[in-house]
Amino acid sequence: MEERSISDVIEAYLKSILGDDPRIEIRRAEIADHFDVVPSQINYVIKTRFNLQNGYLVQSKRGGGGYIRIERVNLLDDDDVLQMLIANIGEAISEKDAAKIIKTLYEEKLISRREGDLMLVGVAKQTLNQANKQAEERLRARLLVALLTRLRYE
Amino acid sequence: MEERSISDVIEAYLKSILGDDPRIEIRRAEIADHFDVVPSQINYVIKTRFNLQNGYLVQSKRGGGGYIRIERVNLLDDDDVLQMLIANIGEAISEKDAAKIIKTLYEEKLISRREGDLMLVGVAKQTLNQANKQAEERLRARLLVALLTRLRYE
DNA sequence: CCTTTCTTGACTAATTTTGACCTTAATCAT
DNA sequence: ATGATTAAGGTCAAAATTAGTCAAGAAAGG
Repeated sequence: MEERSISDVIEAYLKSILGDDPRIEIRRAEIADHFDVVPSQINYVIKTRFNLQNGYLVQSKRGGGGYIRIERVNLLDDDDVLQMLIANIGEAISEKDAAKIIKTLYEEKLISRREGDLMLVGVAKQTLNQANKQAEERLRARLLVALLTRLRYE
Repeated sequence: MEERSISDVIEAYLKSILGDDPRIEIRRAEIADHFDVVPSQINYVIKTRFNLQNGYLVQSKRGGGGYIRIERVNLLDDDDVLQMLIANIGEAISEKDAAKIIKTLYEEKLISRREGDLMLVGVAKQTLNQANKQAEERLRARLLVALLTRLRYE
């Protein structure tokens, strides 16, 4: 691997300390200091190289004892199915169509009955309770996409 | 649990002495002294980590013989607590408080890990994506109440 | 060139730590 | 009994400690 930029070096470093651990926790300032870069460069590296598409989940906390946690996740085998479903949802979706998708998830055994029921409650018109139909359908789409995205990994 | 800050350490300590006991009584000054922090830090730890949303009930008494009593509440054989939790959510709730509740549901085994993860995704700020904070917190409250209500009646 | 990626830094946000000041309850002296 | 003293715990906000965002400028690739 040829490291052209310091970002590449930092990426390689983080991956090396990840090693066999499923997750690591770093202090942003410490890493930045170690490579003599500004702290926000760490955010850049994480944003461009440790996102879900690349199989990583990142969480962080500010304040005293703050940290950035990087976790490697396994993307599922049927990731394609989920990505297709997500692509099909688009910007807005009706309650009926959402229910169809949830039903598909259940039939494909991607979710349990109970998970499906909870999702149905979540996307219900009454729950979202938006001012107009358009807002409601957009919100429902965001919610559904977020849920499907979460299903993409274990 | 990784203890990064002294607050985390105190949290872990209190949970460890809680052990199997349903409740403990501590003297604030004593704990503060033990960890060499100011007494009000104990209040901070309790406020942020031992509230109802976290599955704890706290009572205290001032003056001579004063104490702070921390009690773990049981969601399983106490439908009242679930009701209290729902009532506590009210009209609006922050993402952090919602997350605490969901975590409690998981710890009390009312929901599975995956169900909890999906719920967390649903109530996330990014998912709801409302115009202003108030709208966001109201929507989140409706969503969470709908989900909890569903759990109550299944 | 032109576009994309990287680097920097000023400004912002979240969380923890600390301390000054307040309230409540028990005990003691009269 | 009553008022003073002592012994808890409570509140709140400032200061300290982390991390996040965003946009401008620099560098690298095509």
